[in-house]
Amino acid sequence: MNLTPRKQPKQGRSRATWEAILTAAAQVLVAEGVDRATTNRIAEVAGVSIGSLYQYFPNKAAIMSAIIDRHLEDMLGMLGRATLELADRPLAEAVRHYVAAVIEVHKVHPDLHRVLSRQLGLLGGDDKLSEMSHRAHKLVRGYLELRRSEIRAVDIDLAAWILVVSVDALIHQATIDAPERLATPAFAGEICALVLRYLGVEGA
Amino acid sequence: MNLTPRKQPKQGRSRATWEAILTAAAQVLVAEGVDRATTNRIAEVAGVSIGSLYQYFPNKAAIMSAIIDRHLEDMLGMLGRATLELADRPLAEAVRHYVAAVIEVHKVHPDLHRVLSRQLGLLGGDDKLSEMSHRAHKLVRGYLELRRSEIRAVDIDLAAWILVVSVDALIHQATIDAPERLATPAFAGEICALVLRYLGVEGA
DNA sequence: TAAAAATATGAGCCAAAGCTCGCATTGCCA
DNA sequence: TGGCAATGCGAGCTTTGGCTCATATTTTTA
Repeated sequence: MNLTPRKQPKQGRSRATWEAILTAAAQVLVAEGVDRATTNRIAEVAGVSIGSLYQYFPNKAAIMSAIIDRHLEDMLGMLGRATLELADRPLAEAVRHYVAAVIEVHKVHPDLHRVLSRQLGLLGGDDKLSEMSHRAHKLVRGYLELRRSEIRAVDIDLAAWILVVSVDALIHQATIDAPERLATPAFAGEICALVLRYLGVEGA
Repeated sequence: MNLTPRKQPKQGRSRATWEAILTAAAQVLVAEGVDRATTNRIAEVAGVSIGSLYQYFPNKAAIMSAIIDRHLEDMLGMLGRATLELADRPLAEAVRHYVAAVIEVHKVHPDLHRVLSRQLGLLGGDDKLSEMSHRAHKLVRGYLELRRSEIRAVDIDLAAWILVVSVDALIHQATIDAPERLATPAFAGEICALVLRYLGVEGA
């Protein structure tokens, strides 16, 4: 199925329409649930006719795909920026920064994130998510290899995988069923402890 | 919406029909995906008429609910049995057993598990899953409290939550995108290391 | 300013899927 | 063996929601 947008907006007005559709789609998804997120409802909330909607997106899946893309790109962009200069920093500090970055990333649109993560399969975002976690895995593995001498001897690839999955799962899960925890320093602290102790870093 | 089965089977034959429907539903879900899992298709695969299907389930959601219930009960039952006598064992051994149990649990119907976990929202199994993880949390917290003297000083409730979420996420994720890892002793070993080192247990 | 291009509209088409209902068949019991 | 209850059947009703298309409006261009 074709998921690419149907036309590139040439005038400002159509660009606005395009934005309105995506915004409305995300809003309906969050506020009314996947079931209510029909193309007609999205068009209505966007203040746009159903015909216009289909001038920009070839089908409903393309809308969902665009939302997922944008959301994941947002997250990955933030994470990438936050971890750019990590290589130079000492381990404990790098871990703190990484954990903080993942927490920040989950604070952007937590409600949209919750809906999307529960419905990724339905909305066809599985492969995108797995590609994203793959990128994170490579990032962390690269870093651990640089610091190999400072951590206990382990299978670096496996260790990186374990850390990426754990950290993301903990923060993701907290976002979903205990958002108030996200803000507490104890929470971030314990995740750092989990990581540093696993790696065998002293004084964690 | 009513999700309870419509009638209790009185004769052996109807019991078989009921089983056939649930089995077929799980099979279609796994082999053909959620989209193809229509009530008509399920009835067809079950070798049963659509009319019969609706004699046992008031609606499609009830079928999905029954599958989720059965699957989660299976998992929770296994986990419960496997962790019954954990309290007496030393920490390192208890952790090994717990991790092994969670791995075993994920080996039962990994394919069904994958589909269900990706579609829980759609199929209405969110609350059931969260109740299950809540039970696991209580289980682990109770155990940690018994062993409080042997672990480093931490917020026991938070620690239990972190461990339950991490261990489950790691094994769950491995089930989904690296099933071959599940069998390796190194995998289980590293998860145990993660847990024991976090708790500050010596010699892990 | 007039034609052409871009954009917007929304009634309604159509396929898909959940589900019903009247009838057929099978099994149980006196 | 006759009759009643339980179970099984499947054509098709109904709703829903994705999507089209003929037409209208706005903007650009020459």
